[in-house]
Amino acid sequence: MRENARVAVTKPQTESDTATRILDAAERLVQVRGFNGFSYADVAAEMGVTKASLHYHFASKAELGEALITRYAARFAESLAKIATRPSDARAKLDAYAKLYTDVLRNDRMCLCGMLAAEYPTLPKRMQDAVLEFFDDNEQWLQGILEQGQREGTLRFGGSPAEAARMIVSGLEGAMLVARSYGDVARFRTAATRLMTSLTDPAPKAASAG
Amino acid sequence: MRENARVAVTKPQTESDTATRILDAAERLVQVRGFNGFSYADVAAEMGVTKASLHYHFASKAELGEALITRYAARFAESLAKIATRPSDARAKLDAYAKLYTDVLRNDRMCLCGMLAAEYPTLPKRMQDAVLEFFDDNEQWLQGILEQGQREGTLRFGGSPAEAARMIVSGLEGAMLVARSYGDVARFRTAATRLMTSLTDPAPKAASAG
DNA sequence: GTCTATAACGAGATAGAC
DNA sequence: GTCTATCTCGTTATAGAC
Repeated sequence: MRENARVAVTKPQTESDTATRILDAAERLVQVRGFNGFSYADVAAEMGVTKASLHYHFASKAELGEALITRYAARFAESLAKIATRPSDARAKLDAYAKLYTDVLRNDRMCLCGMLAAEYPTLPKRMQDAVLEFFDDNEQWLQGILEQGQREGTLRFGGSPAEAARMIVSGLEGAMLVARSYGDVARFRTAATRLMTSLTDPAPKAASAG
Repeated sequence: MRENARVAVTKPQTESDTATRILDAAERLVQVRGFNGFSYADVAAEMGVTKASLHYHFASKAELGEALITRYAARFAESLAKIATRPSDARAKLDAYAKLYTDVLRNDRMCLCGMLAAEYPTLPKRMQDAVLEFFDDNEQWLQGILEQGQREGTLRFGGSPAEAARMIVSGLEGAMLVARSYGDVARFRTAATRLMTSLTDPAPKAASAG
C-alpha cells in the first residue's frame, strides 16, 4: 500500500525518469556536437552513471537517436498547435514560429533536425525518415498559416504557400546554422526578420526609380 | 636531361599530385559525411593507398581539414571574381552565385563550410576561424553586388546590403541542407529563386486587397 | 613517398554480478 | 536498474624498413 502511494503521486510517464534524463543530456549533445560528435561515454559522464546503464534504457545508439527525434518532434508539434490556436493574425504566428528557433539558438544549440540533416547520409534509415517527417510537419503547418495570411490579407507573396513554407523552414535552419558559428543570436534575428518581412512588407517602392 | 623533360611538361604545382588527390577525396567525404563522419581509412581505401601514406602529406586530420577549407575558399573566391567581372546586371550575378550552390548540391554534397558550420563546436580552432572567414568573404562579395544592384535600380530591398547579404548566404546554406536530405535539387532551386526574387520582384500587389 | 606494423586510445555493445 | 569487466572494432598517429 505504501509503495503504491508513491506511484500515485508521480504522474503516469511513458519514459522512466532516468530515460528522460538520458534523452535530455543526449539531446543537448546532439544539438551542440552532432550525432557523430558525441558518445555514450559523454552522456554517462554528464549524468554520473556508466555506459552500461545507458544501454539498459537505449540498447543502441540508433535507438537513442530515434527516440530523440520522436520526442523533439512531438514537443515542436505541441508548440505549433499552441501557436495555431492563438487568436492572432498570420504574421504574429510566423513571428512566434521564428521565436521557437531563437530560443533553441539562445542555448548555443542547433535545431536537432537541422543538425541531423547535415549528417543525413550517415544516419540509420529510421532516423533519416524521422528527420524528413519533421520537416514535412513543419512545412505543412506553415502552409496552413500562410493560407490564413492570404485569406486575411495580412500576407502577400508570390508562388504557392507550399513553396513559401519550404523557403521559411530552410531559411531559418540556415540562419541558425551560420549564426551559431558566429555565436551571434542577433545575426539570426535579423535574417529571420528579413525572411518574414519578404512575405508582408515586400521591399520599398523602388528606391532609385523615382 | 630526360628526367627533366617530364618535369618541364608538368605545370608548377603548390601541392604534389598525391596531395591534390587526397584533398579531392577528403573534400568529397567531408561534404557528404561531415568532418566527424569520415576517417583516414576512408580516404586511403578510396585512393588505394595506406593510411600512413596520407599522414606523410597531412600529418594530422586537423591539418588536412585546414587545407581543405583553404583550397575550397580559394576556388570559391575565384568563381566569385569571375562572376563579378562579367558585364551583367546584379540580378544575373546573384543567379550565377546561386548556381554555384546548385552545382555543389547536384553532386549530393553540402557546401563544405555549411557542413563544417554544423560541426563547428567540435572543430580545431584554426578550422573554426577559416569557416567564418569563408562566410565573411561571401557576404562581403554579395554586399558589393547588392550595392551595384541598388545603383542600377535592378534590385530593391529594405535594410542594409550587408543584412541582405547575410540573409542570402544563410538562406542558401539552409536550402542546401534541407534539399540534400530530400535528395531533391528542385527543392533547392525553388527556395533559392524565391529568396532572390524577394530582392527584385517583391511580391504581387495584394492579392486580396482589390 | 609508400609500405608494414603497432601503439594508444575511444567507440558501441554485451555478460553477468549485485 | 546499475554496476564491473570485457570484447571487438575503428580511430588518429608514429616508427622504421624499403
